[in-house]
Amino acid sequence: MTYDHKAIESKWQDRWEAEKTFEATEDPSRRKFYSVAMYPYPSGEVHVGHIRNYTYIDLITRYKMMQGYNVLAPMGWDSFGLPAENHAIETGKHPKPNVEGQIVRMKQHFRQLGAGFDWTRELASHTPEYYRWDQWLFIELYKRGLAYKASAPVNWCPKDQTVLANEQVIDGLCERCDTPVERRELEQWYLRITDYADRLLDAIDTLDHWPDRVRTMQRNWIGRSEGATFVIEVDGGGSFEVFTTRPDTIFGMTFCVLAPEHPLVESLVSGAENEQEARDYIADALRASEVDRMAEGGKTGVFTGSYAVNPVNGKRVPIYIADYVLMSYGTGAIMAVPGQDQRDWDFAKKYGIEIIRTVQPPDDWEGDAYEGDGTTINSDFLDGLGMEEAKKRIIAWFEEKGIGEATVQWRLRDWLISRQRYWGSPIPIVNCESCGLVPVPEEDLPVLLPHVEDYAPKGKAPLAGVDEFVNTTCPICDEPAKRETDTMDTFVDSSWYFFRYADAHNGDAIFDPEKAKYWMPIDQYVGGVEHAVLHLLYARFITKVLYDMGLSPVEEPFERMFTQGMIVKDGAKMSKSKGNVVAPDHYYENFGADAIRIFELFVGPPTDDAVWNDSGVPGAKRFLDRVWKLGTTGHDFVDRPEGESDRDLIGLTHRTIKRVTDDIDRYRFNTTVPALMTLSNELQSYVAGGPRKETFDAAFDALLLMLSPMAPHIAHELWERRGHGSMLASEQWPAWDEELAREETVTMIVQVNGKVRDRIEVAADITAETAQELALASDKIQGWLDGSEVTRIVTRPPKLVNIVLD
RNA sequence: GCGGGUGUGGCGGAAUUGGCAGACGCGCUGGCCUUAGGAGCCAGUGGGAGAGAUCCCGUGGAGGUUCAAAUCCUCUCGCCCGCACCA
Repeated sequence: MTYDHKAIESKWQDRWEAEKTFEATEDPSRRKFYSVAMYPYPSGEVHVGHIRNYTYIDLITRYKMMQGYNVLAPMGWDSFGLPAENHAIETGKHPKPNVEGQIVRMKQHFRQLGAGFDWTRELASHTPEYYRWDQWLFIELYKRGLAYKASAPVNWCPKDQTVLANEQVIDGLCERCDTPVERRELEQWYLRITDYADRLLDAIDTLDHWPDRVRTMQRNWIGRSEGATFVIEVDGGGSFEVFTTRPDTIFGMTFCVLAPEHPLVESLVSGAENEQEARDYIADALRASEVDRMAEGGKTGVFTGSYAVNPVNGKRVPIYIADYVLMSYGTGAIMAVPGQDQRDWDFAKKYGIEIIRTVQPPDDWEGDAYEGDGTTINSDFLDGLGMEEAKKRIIAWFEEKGIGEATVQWRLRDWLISRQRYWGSPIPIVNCESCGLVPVPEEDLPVLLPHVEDYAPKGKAPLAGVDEFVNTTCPICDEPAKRETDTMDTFVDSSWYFFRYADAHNGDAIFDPEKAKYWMPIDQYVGGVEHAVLHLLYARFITKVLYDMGLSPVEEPFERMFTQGMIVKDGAKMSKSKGNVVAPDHYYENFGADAIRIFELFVGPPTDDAVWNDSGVPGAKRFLDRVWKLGTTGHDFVDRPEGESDRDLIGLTHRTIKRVTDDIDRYRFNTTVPALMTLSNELQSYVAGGPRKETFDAAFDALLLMLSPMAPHIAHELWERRGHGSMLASEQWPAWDEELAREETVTMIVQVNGKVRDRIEVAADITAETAQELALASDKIQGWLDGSEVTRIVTRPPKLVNIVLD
């Protein structure tokens, strides 16, 4: 027996639409709940792996609605950017109609899944109504000094023909196409996220409802290190600054190293004995990508011919140029202390440089450099101090001499947002020969992205070839001027879209702060862990900026963050290139959305990756078929007083409500389904043995209420067929009664020396004395005691009695 | 190297947080039923011994704490993820 899932599912999808079940309005008299799934790229087709997080967000949405919250669950489209553009290039269709076609298809798919979203707030980042506010935000950032243009070495992807942010380079490869990234010196636009480094780092401690993994990743990414910066003089003139986290080891400095890009290098090398050798080394280093530099294996460098003077003792030490020192971190120059730093040790060994230990290693130390804490030695006035004390002392000395101070360094770099690609929001800046960089006035926004037929990447911005776009007049002096032709990183669009949902159609402002005040922060955010340091960091940054502008009511946008695992097949993430994609069509056709949803919930812990199993959805359908049968076939009800079987079923029902409620609250969605299966199985045996109508109704209605956020179509249909007047979605989530949930009898286990030897059915409120008496009275237990002396009896009524023999 | 996670039947995974290991489902085995289906029903399904009641072993490995350990502690091995010549 199987129910007609197709008819039922489309019926209820129509009903939810017609009755605006998921449309939300601000209502200060009600508690709000704002639940958001990361808005998707509308490119490529939906597969069973994508369905998982929409099943989760929909479960949460429906559950919270039943708990009486005013729930907002909007949906939109991350429709600008490389994925959409590359997809367009592949298919030979212009990105705009391409993206818009995909949006229609995906929206249809969300309907088919039964996902409850408020479509009145739908937004898409490629529309001028949306990206106008991207541009507005950019100009606000520019006015506050948080957006700037600078020339610097950048990551260049030769395949995608554009620059990339640091966050988009994975192991030296482009995160989108796995092409090794090259280094180029280019003038680019940056957002000054480093100004917010300390606030972004400190607030991580307050994100109690985020996964530890994501918090750790963000902490590492921001990467704060405390140390000191001080000046080192070059013997013969000149000086440079170094940053170190171990100023306490300064007496062990036996050489210094400058990055090949360091500004002092030119003057040191010029006229040096080995000038040609040095110049060759520098040229090689500059050409190599950072990956190549690391791949070298073993450190390389070249002597400059110059010496630095150690400020603490006047000792002359050689200055090297080596590519293991990066210009982009610290000051691009280091004091090298081989005794306490393994990298410096390796270098010193290779070039025959002296090694002085300034920290006493442990007696059993057999390694090279000793990087741990210990007593300071060979260090004059620092001798005998521990590491922390020595650091304080030497920093005080720097300050006294006026050559240095305590400083903090960050790993985080500014966010490079310009892209030499077509499909993005144009950067709203005009270059005027006399006025310089001029923001486009607010009333002239948006700067429309022109329709371009040939948008294939060529290494420079496609918009640069569109004369009528480029040529404009300066908003200040009205003279001819040229527009910026780069577009913005799509991560700019996605760093504030969740504010726009609160006021999606506002034509006069980015959003009304009053509306944001009602909905923000997002109570539940759901998305993939791949955004742990990209989107989630950028969104936190922009939220803090909006907060400082007085627009956001909160400093942190995401109260609870949930990262769902992927669906894998054949040991790999589903992807077209791997050829392991499972399309859901067959499952919708034969088993229905509810069965797919039940399986996706059941498949495993939500945060873990899960393996796709072709038999899983049919298995889930079998469960739903049994529920259907229970709800639609006539039972031989008996008119009789309540008995033991009734009390058992009622007890199980209340325990199930408690369990499922608790599991959902703790995101243990995978264990909610078995709890309902167990209740359904019990109901099945109950109706076979002379059921009472009242008991059945109470248990079955509770089952439907709990099933409704998971398998909403079948639950709604059965609810209606059972004659309830209201729509299930507007019912209250069931409550449990502690009294009824309590079991009357429990199986007490009796152990002898910790091994289970008997099980006795006892009253739940049994006393310790009775439990012991019953245990000792058992024939089985007596057999095990066999005259041995009982040394101790541990009693935990009503669960267990453990009899300990000598 | 640093940081985070994880290891339980043929498979996905449960275990109320120290108290019956393997819930629930998939798969498999046997049986029943049938207008033969991707159906339904019944029984079984960690390994070993036994006709059986039952017994022994068992949560990557080795120790430990405890009346009692998948769970806590120490060491160790494997796998996954993040960061990484970051001074």
